[in-house]
Amino acid sequence: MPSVTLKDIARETGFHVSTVSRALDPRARSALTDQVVQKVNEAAVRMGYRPNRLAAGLRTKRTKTIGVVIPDITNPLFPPIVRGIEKVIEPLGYVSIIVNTDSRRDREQGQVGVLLERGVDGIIHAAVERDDPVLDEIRRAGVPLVTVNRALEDPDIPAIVNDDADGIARMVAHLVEAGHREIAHIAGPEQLSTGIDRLAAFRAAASSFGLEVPEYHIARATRLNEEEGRRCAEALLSLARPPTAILAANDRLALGAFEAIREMGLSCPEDVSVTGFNDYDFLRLIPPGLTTVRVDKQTAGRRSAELVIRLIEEPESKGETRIILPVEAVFRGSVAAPRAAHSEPEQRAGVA
Amino acid sequence: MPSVTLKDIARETGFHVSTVSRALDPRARSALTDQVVQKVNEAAVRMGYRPNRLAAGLRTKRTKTIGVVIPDITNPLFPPIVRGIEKVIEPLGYVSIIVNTDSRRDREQGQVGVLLERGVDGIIHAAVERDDPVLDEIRRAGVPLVTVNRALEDPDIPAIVNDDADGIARMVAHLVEAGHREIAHIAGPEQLSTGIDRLAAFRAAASSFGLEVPEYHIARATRLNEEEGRRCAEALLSLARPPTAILAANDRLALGAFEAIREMGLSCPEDVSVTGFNDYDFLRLIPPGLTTVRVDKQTAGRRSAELVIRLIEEPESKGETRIILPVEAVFRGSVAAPRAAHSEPEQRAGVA
DNA sequence: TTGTATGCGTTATCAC
DNA sequence: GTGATAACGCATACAA
Repeated sequence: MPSVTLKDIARETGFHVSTVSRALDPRARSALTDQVVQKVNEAAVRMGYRPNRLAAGLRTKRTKTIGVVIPDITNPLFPPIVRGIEKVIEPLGYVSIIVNTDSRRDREQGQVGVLLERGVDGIIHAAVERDDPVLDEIRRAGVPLVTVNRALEDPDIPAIVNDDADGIARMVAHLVEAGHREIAHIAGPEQLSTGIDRLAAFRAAASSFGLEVPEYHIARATRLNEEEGRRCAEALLSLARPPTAILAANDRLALGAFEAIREMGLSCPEDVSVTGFNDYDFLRLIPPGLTTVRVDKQTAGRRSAELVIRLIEEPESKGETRIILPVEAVFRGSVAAPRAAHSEPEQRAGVA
Repeated sequence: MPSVTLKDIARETGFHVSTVSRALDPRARSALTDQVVQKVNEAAVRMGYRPNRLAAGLRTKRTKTIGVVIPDITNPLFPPIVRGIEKVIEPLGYVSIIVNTDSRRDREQGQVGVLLERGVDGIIHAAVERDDPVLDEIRRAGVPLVTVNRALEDPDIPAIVNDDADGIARMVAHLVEAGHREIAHIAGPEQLSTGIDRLAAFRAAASSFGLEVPEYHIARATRLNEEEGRRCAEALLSLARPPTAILAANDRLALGAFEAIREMGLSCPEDVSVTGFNDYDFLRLIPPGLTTVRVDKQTAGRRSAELVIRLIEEPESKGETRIILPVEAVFRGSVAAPRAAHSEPEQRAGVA
């Protein structure tokens, strides 16, 4: 805790605390004699003055702190988002307090409470579920909220999301061009906006290519991790009519699919093509190279920070609060032409 | 910011603010009638009271906040450390404020200042250089400091480090067992404790096996990144007497060495063996599989948090403040027997 | 242009 | 046991 206070500088310079306060405040400084400002600043530097942000915050109700809610910082999706946030807020004098929810609703409530107790000026939430109850609490506290990566169902809540529909459409198109007609989808949890949005996009894209996707070619992951990807891929590939390609709702599910394929004695892309979503930084190093949708994580973080700070500092300003970031398709080795010509509609009958 | 205050509860219940404060404080509660405590708590819950930590901190000089200084959260070494810290502090009611220095000293000063302004109770520093000037500032502020992963030269500063010597010794032993006698080292920057410690360990281990390491088999990286690893490996492999194995001071340098080897038309481990240090989580997925030293990142984070909290809450307590964590060797595909039998001392003469 | 006074919400030290 | 009061460090409305 800084120990030299305005009072100390006041005593030292002979001016009054309020004068000192003003001399140190760039916005109030203009009302003072240059001489005073100079003297005070000189003393402040000499004495090693450092403002006590707690005291200032208590007075102004502004802490220059942004709360950031994420599921787990060790998930490689989040560090770049956090970094993007930092890059924007740090030059503006803000800091962030990051809390991890482990994707558990019960923890989430508490963690948001922690942020509120500390008087954060705004919250960036990268872990919301579609109908997250935590929303009420944040709203009641009157703290600006921006979600990133995922969105709430309520369209009034500002959100920075990726163009899920476009990304999925590109993956479907790429698989179709490679010759696939039997494409399965490992969908994310339906509590997540990305889960249902990507599933819907998959259905739409498939149908636009005249593909009929049987219900049993949709596997539903309960969590976005490798294990669920493995489980779902194994189930899909064990079907009487297995898909020739698996379009996963995210990279971790796709990585899990890689494992399942290997474990079943098959290989990717020879036997099964796989695509993902997100493009973690290190993916290019992992064979056969996952074809996926690159989302710009740093930018997502940056935009969310810019938005929340705008909401904090200019609450009246009107501007876009629902931003869809463009995505990019990244083609690597995990997609190839299907092995056999499964393309003719041989056995359309149900084989659950 | 929580809007219902002690004053509100006081008005509601008819008790005095100070009484309400006591009723809500587990430690002061004992001096009150059960009835009062009950009534106050009931009202607090009903009204949705949330303590204002700023005000409390202003009064008590304790913010229950830990500052964490890291170079860059997108470096995969740090998320697990941060997570380990969180796991310890969160149940104790602390939060962390994380700042990124980008390994730049000028930024570091400012970032530590930010932490101090916010009255952090302690600082965990994962980015120190050996003679970091920031130390003085932190010491002057009287804030407990613990370094993790790296150490300061001053032995009085508490630190959680890994057993660098043991890790390096194991890598050397493994390479020697595989038949290597010409082992080069890519050393980390000498401003970092890990840079010089691992280099010293390398020299010691090599000499214990009777290997003579010519000075030109020590490459010095100026930063711990892939690019420097590539540059150093390329230089080593371009020597008239190239090494058959490269022992890198960390995984990123090793990954860079992989690149250099590939670019030079060589392959690992057939032409050159490579080892690293740290063991990033995703390494096992990258061929040929880096043989490396696994450090327990979460534990390092945890121990550093436990230590800093002990220093905060029991400043008098005596206990170990310099902790060396055990490491584990992880053997993967990047080490094999040297191709030719370079082992005879053919041309010892200098070839710089 | 500068000084005075007050309050932010909490805790701690007094009295009673 | 409970109430009154001051103080933490700062910012600001108001006075001069």
